[in-house]
Amino acid sequence: MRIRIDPTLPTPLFEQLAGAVRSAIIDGRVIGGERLPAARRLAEGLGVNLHTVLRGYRLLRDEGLIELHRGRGAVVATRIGGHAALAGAVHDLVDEAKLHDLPESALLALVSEAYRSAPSAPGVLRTGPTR
Amino acid sequence: MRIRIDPTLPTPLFEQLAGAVRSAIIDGRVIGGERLPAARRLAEGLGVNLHTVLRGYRLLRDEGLIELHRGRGAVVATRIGGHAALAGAVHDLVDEAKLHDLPESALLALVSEAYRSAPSAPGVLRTGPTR
DNA sequence: CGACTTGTTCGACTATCGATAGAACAATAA
DNA sequence: TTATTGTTCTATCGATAGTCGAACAAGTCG
Repeated sequence: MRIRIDPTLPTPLFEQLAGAVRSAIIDGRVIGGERLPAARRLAEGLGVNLHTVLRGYRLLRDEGLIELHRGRGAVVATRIGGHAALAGAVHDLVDEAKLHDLPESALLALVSEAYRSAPSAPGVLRTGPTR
Repeated sequence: MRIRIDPTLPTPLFEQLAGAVRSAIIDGRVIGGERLPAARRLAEGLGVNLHTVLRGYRLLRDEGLIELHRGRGAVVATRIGGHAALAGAVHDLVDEAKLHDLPESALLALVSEAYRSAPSAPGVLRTGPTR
């Protein structure tokens, strides 16, 4: 998995990192159980601080995409499979938005608002960070 | 159009304001050509600063949803019609995300990444703020 | 056990952002 | 003209975000 970080972008480094890994997971390019690079090694390789990498990892953990264990490192969650339907829905939405010439920020705001005012998935115990 | 502002939420006030108006426009609850409240009056009514309201309006203008003119006020853009398909796509995506128990932040990041790495709409001259 | 690896926690610093404020300005409406 | 309305500029203040250094604790492995 190739990870690219650009310090000149307005997007925070830890978010860029998490975004790269997240996409790889959703697209199925990394399988459940696969181990990610150790934070310290990745940090050195990318030229960023240890905490920056760990913050990205922690973000993915809070999203339920990976697991973190001391001494064992970061591992992709096993329950994660290829979310083809999800990836498709994302693609469709982006197409529709660009058709209407709607900017990214507006699209994100719409999704955010819809997410908050929609009922949660049935039969699911919501736990962990709600933010 | 009812607008609610909650200073205790982490979401910035100007974003809350813009979000409320944006949803109303996309959902078709306000029609193209309709005039929005004057910034000074709305600010006083909501108990916020004039600049805060104007920032929200400016955001919507940059998104192409409204028009701003001195002395004339803020008016919903006429080219705006029923974005039923868009609203539907948003709804579908949120459903799919909740089905996979994917948090809001992760969903937004996915959409953002997809938006940036997707080709622009054909035959459309992109202008204005790119951010 | 003992050495090593790896994530965790505490604390701190700096830059940016959000909100407010006041004042003057320019275009439009009545 | 007079009143209205958005625009621009400058400035201040507090809170939040992003990055970083050092010490710590849980786990792995020979």
